[in-house]
Amino acid sequence: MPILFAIVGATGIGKSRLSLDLARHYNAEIIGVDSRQIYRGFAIGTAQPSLADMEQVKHHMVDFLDPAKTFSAGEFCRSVRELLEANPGKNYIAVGGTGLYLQSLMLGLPKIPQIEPGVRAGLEEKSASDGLDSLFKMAQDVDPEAMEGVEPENAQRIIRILEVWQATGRKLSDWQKEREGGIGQIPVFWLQRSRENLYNRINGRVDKMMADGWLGEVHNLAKNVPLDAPAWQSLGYRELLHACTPEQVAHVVEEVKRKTRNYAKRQITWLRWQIPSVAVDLETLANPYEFIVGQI
RNA sequence: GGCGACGUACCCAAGUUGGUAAGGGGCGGCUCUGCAAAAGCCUUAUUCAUCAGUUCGAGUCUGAUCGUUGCCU
Repeated sequence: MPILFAIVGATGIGKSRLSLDLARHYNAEIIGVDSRQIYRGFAIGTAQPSLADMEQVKHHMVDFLDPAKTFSAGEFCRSVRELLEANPGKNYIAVGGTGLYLQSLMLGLPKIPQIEPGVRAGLEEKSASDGLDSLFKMAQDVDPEAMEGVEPENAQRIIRILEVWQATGRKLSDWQKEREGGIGQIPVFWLQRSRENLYNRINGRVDKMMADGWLGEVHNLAKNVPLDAPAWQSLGYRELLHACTPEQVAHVVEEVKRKTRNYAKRQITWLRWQIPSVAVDLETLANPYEFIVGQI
């Protein structure tokens, strides 16, 4: 079993420190399960592990991707599987907050072929001209099963359903019945804290990012990375780049704190229902590290 | 002390000629299968500073009280 276990939890909960200790204990390398820390150079604002940390313990799937490239759960799975196959003797620990990536890795993904972007572009055009409502009706005709519970406002999922249908001639719901390539369930430890403490940590961490020179990072990146690159979607980057006055910067900082809190809440909802895990309460547990070691 | 304005949910805020409390944010909950730091959904005032009055009916009218605020002496 090349991946020993996974450490998950909301952003800012304290995954990195703990997982570093665990990696040393098991002589393991870390696989980052985070859809934002992947981009090269987007370090401070996405809370990538520090250079010192990455020197101590080898990290994968962190700080490696061209910021102009898009990434997806599927590519994440493929890359991790390649890594595992190439290094059967090594120990790994998966660490991160992107639940979908971890779930896809364990359970596998439907083998839907890569769809060329033109299909989606066409659908988006149609949505703009005829209205999303017409796509909603189309999708319901084509694949009622996949449309279950999808609200008429949810463009992302409606378009995905139509895109798969148009490009492959098969329904998304059919594809989804055949998941492939999962590595199987591994033990998952879910790090938790009280909501109040978590939010305080998040607020504090954003302040620390600013103190660590996030603003400088943003402006440096802007010199080399095209502004339409996907990496700029990471929370706060674009907003910070466009903030000119100190007042605007302060406003963005508050907004980033809020949005990060909102994000953490969504992560918690996801983890609560989507991934079976062992809860690790960092506030009541005397020694979380020992606890996890004891469970393995 | 005099004159005036205002007082609606945790915050901002609409409320038309009195007819039975918009909207936004936040908080909380949820959905989730290749953009997931995404996308979307639900919830949040039996009550409008307080008390009394007019009225079939008052956040909307009247009076008093309390509070905030502006101008004047």
